Amino acid sequence: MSAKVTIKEIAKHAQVGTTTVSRVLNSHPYVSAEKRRRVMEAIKALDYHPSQTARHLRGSPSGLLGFLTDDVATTPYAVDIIRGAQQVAWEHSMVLLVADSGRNRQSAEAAVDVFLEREVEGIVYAAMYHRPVELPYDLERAPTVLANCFLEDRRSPSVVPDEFDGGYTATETLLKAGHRRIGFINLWEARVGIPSPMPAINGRLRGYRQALQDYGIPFDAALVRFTNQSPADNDHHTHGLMSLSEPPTAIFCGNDKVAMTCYSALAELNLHIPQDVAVIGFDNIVDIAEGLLPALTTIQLPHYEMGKWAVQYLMDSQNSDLKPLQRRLPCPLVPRDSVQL
Amino acid sequence: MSAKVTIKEIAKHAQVGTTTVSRVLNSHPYVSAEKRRRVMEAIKALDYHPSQTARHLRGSPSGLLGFLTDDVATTPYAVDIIRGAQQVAWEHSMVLLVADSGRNRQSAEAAVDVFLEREVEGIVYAAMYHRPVELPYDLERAPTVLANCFLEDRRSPSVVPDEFDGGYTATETLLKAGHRRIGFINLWEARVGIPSPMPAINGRLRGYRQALQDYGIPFDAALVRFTNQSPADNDHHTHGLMSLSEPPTAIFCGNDKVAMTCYSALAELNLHIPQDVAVIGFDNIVDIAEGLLPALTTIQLPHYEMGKWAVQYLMDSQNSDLKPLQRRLPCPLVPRDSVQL
DNA sequence: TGCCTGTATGGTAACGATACCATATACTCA
DNA sequence: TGAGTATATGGTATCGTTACCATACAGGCA
Repeated sequence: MSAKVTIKEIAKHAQVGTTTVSRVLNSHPYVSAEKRRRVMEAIKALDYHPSQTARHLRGSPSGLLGFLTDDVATTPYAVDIIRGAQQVAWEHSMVLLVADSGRNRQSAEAAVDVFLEREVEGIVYAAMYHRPVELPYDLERAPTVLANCFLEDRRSPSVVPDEFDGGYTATETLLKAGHRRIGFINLWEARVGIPSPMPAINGRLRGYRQALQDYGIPFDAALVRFTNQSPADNDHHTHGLMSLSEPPTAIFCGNDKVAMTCYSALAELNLHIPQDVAVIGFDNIVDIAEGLLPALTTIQLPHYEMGKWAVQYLMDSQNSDLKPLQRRLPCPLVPRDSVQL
Repeated sequence: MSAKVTIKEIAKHAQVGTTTVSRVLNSHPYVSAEKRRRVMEAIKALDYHPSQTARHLRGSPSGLLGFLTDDVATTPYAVDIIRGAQQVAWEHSMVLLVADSGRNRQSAEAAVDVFLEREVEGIVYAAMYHRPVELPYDLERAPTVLANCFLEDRRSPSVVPDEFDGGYTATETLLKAGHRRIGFINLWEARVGIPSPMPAINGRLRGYRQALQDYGIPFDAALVRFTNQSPADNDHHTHGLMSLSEPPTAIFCGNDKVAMTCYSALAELNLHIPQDVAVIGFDNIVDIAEGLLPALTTIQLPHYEMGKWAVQYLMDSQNSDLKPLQRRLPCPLVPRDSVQL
């Protein structure tokens, strides 16, 4: 409410020139201790706050980063990307300007216009689930990093989950626990309009196969199933796996929701987790994983880390001119009680 | 990358004065059609974008809103508050500046300082779960609206879920379905450092009691239980309810996680949902609610709407001087298959 | 004809902070 | 002693935009 206080008033109050005030504010040399004291005092007394706007107009960097999302929330934790981004931005004294592209190219471009009008120093474009995207704006417009998504032509830097690593880790965890027949209920993306194969589906499958190979276990196609993610289908595939002539002793579920259905299907069959069958999930939806009994061992998507990485890259590339980098971040294991070690 | 284009260059290119360019930009009268055309053309040709910074310095409002969160994520969907806020802000051509207060009063104040340095026109302070808070900064500093939280002394406007309404709706849904003995596994907040009773717990209980009363059903304390939210405790209370001499035919669970455990406990007892026992949850954690079989009927917390309301209020109060308003938003029913109508 | 009003146009002073330049004093050293 | 340097200080142009003021011309009307 109070009318804004400017350096002029500080100068008057402290009986110095505006230049001296500015020097104190920016801790430049050549200010006597006495005047510095008077200025500090005036700043306190008048509750002065420097105007970023004026600073920026004069030529300082804006201290702003644009964060654009495509808003399609599948995994609730995908928003951790923004938390990670905010965290690193904060450490670099930058602030995040957020906007939703809202699925519509036009409003996405409008959002970028808004960012540009405020001269953001970079833009993070984040997808809510891992997929290839087309950028809704011209890359030349501002330094851009993609998080949880990528351009088919890899023209710009991006950071995504290492789905292969996740699939490998999940499988290896079961292998290390002694399992030799491991079922895999992978996801099957029925969504329309999604271009080409989902990285999650292929990557995890490749990880699964590689882990088996590394442990000298032959791949058995009968153990791999694809669910459309409906509870009915999840249930169907669990029963399918367990009624094989040689049923698995462990099941790797494409996500925690699948694991949830898997739990009840196994309960129906009177099989106990983890004694009779071990189960491992994916996504670490805490509400699910900790709510299940026994608590679900699962794999975590590095949302927070991707947000951090994206902003960090933006900061680093301001100085040096790095070439567009594609980064895969590991998906760590979150051990709980559904796999017996 | 391109050096920034200013109105001066537009003026030169269009062979007019800067004033005329400004007039075109702000659609002021008194510009000939011919010059207007030339200016428009120059803007296109040089890809000119006006500088918000300069505009703001000159006196226009900043077009910025601060969004401050306390970061304690309990319900993953609480972030919908930010989506709602962003939505309304966008409609008013404003942009959101986001920061995490990070649980620490000092960094929260620093965040507010950052907001103020950029002259935000208002601040939304959002909590990740419904609770009383103490504001980490002086309210005088900027118009503030609290979302999903409130000050004990109601000194500032706030918007929260109507927990009473949610409890009432849940109970009434079961009553309408013909149930007369309704168990309630309410939450019990074990968190340390939380001041006084959680609004969710009391409000929902009051709603439960009111609904019973409105339907002429006497309150039976044996039907109400409190869980510390661990799966074991959830399980314990479900069994407790079902082993009453006169067990309930429906259970109202304090949240979807409780409902999840409830499902398995009922399955163990060989009871079917919704035929033998109806179940209703709270929170609408979609991954859980749609993952359960049958899909869980539950109550939705109005996160998105609270975000919208908060920003809308900020916009409205800029003109008229409303007095601090405490707003409760209803918690709507999300009907699925766990209650038979 | 002379005056008023409506239209059209551009020059220039702000907005708040900073960088550059000019100036001033106090030392140091040859 | 005089020149040179380090320290201290303030005036002012500047960033990009808009508001205000001044100016100019056309037409309408008494």
